[in-house]
Parts: sequence; structure tokens; C-alpha cells
Amino acid sequence: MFETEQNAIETRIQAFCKENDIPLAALEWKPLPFSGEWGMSTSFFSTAAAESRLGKKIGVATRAQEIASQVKAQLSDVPGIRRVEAVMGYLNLYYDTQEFTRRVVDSVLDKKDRFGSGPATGQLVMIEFSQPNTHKAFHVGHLRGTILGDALCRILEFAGNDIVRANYPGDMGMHVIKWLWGYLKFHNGEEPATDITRWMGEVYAEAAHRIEQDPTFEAELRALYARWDQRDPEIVALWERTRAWSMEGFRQIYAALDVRFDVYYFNSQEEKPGKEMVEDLVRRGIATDDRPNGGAVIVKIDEVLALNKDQYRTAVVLRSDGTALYATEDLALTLHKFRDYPHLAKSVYVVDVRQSLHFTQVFKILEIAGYTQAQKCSHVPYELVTLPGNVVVSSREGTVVLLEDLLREATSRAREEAKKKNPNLTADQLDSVSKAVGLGALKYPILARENTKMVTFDWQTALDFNGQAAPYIQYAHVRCNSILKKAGVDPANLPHSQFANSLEPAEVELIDWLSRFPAEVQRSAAEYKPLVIASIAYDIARAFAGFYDACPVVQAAPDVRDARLRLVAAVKIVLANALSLLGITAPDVM
RNA sequence: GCCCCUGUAGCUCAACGGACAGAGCACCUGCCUUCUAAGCAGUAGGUUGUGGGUUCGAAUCCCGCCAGGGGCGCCA
Repeated sequence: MFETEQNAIETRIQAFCKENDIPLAALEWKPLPFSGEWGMSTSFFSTAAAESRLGKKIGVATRAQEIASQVKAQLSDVPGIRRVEAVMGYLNLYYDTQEFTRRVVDSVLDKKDRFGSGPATGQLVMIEFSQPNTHKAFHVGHLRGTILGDALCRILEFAGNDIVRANYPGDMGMHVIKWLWGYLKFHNGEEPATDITRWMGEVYAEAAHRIEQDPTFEAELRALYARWDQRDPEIVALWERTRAWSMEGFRQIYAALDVRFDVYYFNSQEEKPGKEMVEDLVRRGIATDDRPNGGAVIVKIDEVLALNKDQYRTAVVLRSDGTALYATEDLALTLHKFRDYPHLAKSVYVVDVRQSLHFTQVFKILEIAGYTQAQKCSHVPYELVTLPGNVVVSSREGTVVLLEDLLREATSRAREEAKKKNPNLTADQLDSVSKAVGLGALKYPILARENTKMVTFDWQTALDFNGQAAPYIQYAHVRCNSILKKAGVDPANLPHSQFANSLEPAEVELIDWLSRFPAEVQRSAAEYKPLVIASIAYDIARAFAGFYDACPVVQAAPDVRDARLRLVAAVKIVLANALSLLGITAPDVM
């Protein structure tokens, strides 16, 4: 927001230090940590420490303060900077209040839903996420990867990148065979009505249970697997038909979650090309074929790299019976993506943390094989969602909270709350409010957590609509809207934001948070952390709640009123932008 | 045995190597003829697991240890 001033100041500081033989360290600017005034600050500790190492006999803190004072004397008249102070080794530059306020608020109102977005990088980034298994349930365990991946797509796109949203359903493997077996044996001819994914999950759970109960079914299962493997037309047809059911179920779930994809890759498509790649790796001596000795095809990565330690370990890339495993398919998939999108700058895999070694191995093997694309690939790991008592969600164990149930519960709970809080809502409004609030309450706690931290799911927390949660932020947005509606004017038509010199502390803090939003978007994208956005969205909402309480808008004196109306309009925009990056709707009423 | 993640208020979590470590929940005390109280203000709560090291400065970086979780050739 004050780049021009910052550059001018840096130039002067550099010139001063050069004249006086001061070994200036790189200047790092940060916002002033004090409340009540705006500005930027830098310090001279590193510079003083550098001098000290060169033999200067003076305390670093003392010297830093000395330099700061001298530098301060050089900066008496920078336009836009109202005051400069040197304190405790820091150089603090205070912005002109009116100027800063005007720049922030006008910038938001000018850029609207693009405020906070970064300049186009021209980079194409693929983000693969969600990866549900067909023929299985979709439960809270899948929620995190889906929500996280979606938010990352939104954030990286807003930060200036072009995004390809990719999904990679697991549509083959033993779980599918179990399902088909259970269907043929106990549900033959049935078709799902509503709640497709729930029904698919039930058929799977029943099959898995029966097989566990009665080991004699194993033979039937193996026979079925063989028919599948030989592409028995009847089985393939059934597989395709039932897979379509799952995909339709997923489509409904993604629609309910407000998540979309640009491209689907299927596990089954990568099987053949994966096997061919493994053959190639064997021919080139990278992979070792132990099948003649009853073993599998493996890549002894550490050995190939001549490392004397267990780092990449050994990866199995093909089973001893010649069938493909996940690694086989991921080798092919990685290249497949670059064939489809040759200009990919990055290929990101949002997958849970347990597969870290797997991806390290896949990318390393590709690198060894000379595929430079591998260097553009990265795994963004996230921790699991567990149930209270550290119980891992498992479709087989029946320890499952189905997403359908969760969504339904959250929405109906939100509806009850909305009815209670605001009886004036129309039926349509009630519908959209309960959807927005229920879904937001579900997404926010997941996104407001470090990716690598475990989330323990419990109903009470998930459905708690108070405090640091999405509804609090949405409510702030609603309040902005109420004020604007009540005022009955379009802030865009009001004169430019002329704030008085003496702003209320609540106004100062609020404007401060707004000004930080663009930088936080960049940080969130660079670090793949939606948490950064979740935090600042809450901070803005909290600052607004304080402002709302302390600063009347509609009833204020005309000049104050106009300025505050523009501020409120700006807050509404930034809140909506931030929530949108999290995949959360900002309602106008609730 | 090797590798990765985590350890901060009673609980759940924040804090780009910098100025007094901050929120929410829970507890207690106030605030609705006002722009919706899904809110606000206030009280209280900490040797940042532990011992060293680097640095002018460490919750943050490095090493050891302790505790919890995860991963380590044919699961996905």
C-alpha cells in the first residue's frame, strides 16, 4: 500500500549508510505492532551485529538505536509519512492517517471482489485432491482433503495462478471386487434410489463383514477377481454400471459441498500404462524384477542413488503376480498429467500424511528415470480426522460419520438457530441461510487448523456456531449489509473517503486488518495454508464487531457517516472475498 | 532400528527469528426502546514438554532427551 514511500526511504537509508561506512543488512519491513496508528517498521540489529563482528566495541542494542537515530535524521520530509521515530533499535514510520485510510478503503471499493488478488503469474498449477473410492462411503475422513484441496485451488487462483482442479477416484482394486461380490450375492438387480453413496457404502460394509465372518467366501472372491482381471464382459459391464452410480453420488456430494473439478483421472486408466512404465524401468536397470524368485518388481532407491542410509528405501512397483499397485498407477498418472497439460508449472497432490513416503518414492523414481517433470511435483500432506478417543474413521469398522448425515445435521441445526435468531426470514432465505451457515460451520474448523495437525471430530464442536467459527464471520458480513441497507445509499456514489484525523481506535484496528489482506493471500498461497485466510477473516470480523459496537454509522454526523459507510462497504467486500477463498458463502441476511 | 508430524492458558488452537506469547470454548461480572445480542466490554488463567547450543534477540533455527501419533519391499 505504501511501496513507493518504502522504496524512497530504502534508497535514502542505503545512501546514508554508504556515506558513513555502515554495513547495512537487508532491510525487512513489518507493520507497526502497536494499535492505534499505522506505519511500517524496520530494525538495525543485524547491521549493528555485523559491525560488532567486524570489531566494533559497542553493545549491539545500543549501536542499533544509534543507527536508527542517525537514519531518522535523514528522513524528515517523506511525503505520506507523518512522523518518524527511532526507539530501541527500531525505526518506526507513521503513515499519514487520512492518506492511509483513504488508500485502503478506496482501493477495496475500487477493486471489489478482486481486492486482495495478486497479479497474474502466468503459471498453470494442477491440484489433485479428494480421491474418493468408488463403491464405498464418503465420510468425514474424506472431508478434510476435499475441503482443503478446494480452498487451496481458490486461494492459489486468487493469488494469481491458473488452476486445474483434478480428482482421482479409486475405481478398482479389492474393495471394488468385494462390493461386486456382495452385490451379486445379496443385492443382485437392486438399484440405488436416493442417498446413493450411503447405499453403496452399506453394500460394501455388508460384503466386507460377511467375508470376515465366513472365510469360505474368500474363494468366491478370488474367482471374481480373476474374472475381472480377464475382463469378463459381464463383470466389466457391471463394474462400469455400478461405478457410474458412485460417480453420480459423488457428483451430488460435491454439489452440496460447493466443490468442482476440471478433470477426472481414474485409477483403472493408469493400470496399463503403469505396467508398461515398470517394464521400461526393468529394461533400464532401475527396477529389479524379483518375480523369477517369487518376489515382486522393486526399485531399491537408496541403492540406485548409492546412499548409505535408509532414506528413500525400497519401493514395490509391481506385485509378484504382475498386478498393479498404487505406486504402479501413480508413476503413470504423474506423466499423464503433464501430457494433458504440457505447460504445468506445478503438479500438487493433496493427500493425507500417511502417504508421504509413497509420493517421495514415486517422484524420486521418476527423477531417476530422467523425467524432469518430477521436480515440479509436490505432495501437500494433511493429518487425519479422527473420532474422539483417537479412533480412525474406517468404513470397514463401521466407525463412520457419513458426510450425508453430517451435512443434514449441520443444515437442520443451522435452520433451527436461524429461525430462533431471526423470525422474519422468508422460506427461501431460511433455506439459503441454513445451507450457508451449516456448510460454513463444517468447513471453517478444518481450514482454520494447521494442515499437519490432527482434527478430532465431534458433533458438539462441529455444530458450535459461536465464537471463532464461520457463522461469526458470516454474521459480521450480514451486519455490514444491514447498515448499508438501512442507510439506503450506494457507497460507491459517496465522495472519497475523508476520515477525520482522529479516528476511533476501533476504526483504526479495522482498517489495519483490511490493509493486510492482500499480503496474507500471497502468504497463504505460497505456504499452501488456508489457515492464514481463516485467521484473517476472523480477525477482520472481530475488529468489525468492535467497530459495530463503538461507532454508530447511520446516525453519525453526515461527514463521519459517509466515511464510515464507505468503510462498512469495504469490510463487507473483504469479508466476502476471504470467505469465498475458504469456499464459504457470505449471506446478506441471517 | 531408521524417517516424518505433534507438544503453547483447564480444553481446542493462533503467533513471516523481533517490541508486553494472542483468540475461542468453559467459569465469573456487566451491557438489548439504538445499524439483528449468532454480538460487545471486563475479571481470571503461561517457567511455550525438557536439557543444552546458535543469535544482539528463540515458542520459532540446531542437537540430545521425554511423551503422543504416523510411516518403513507386494494396503491404498
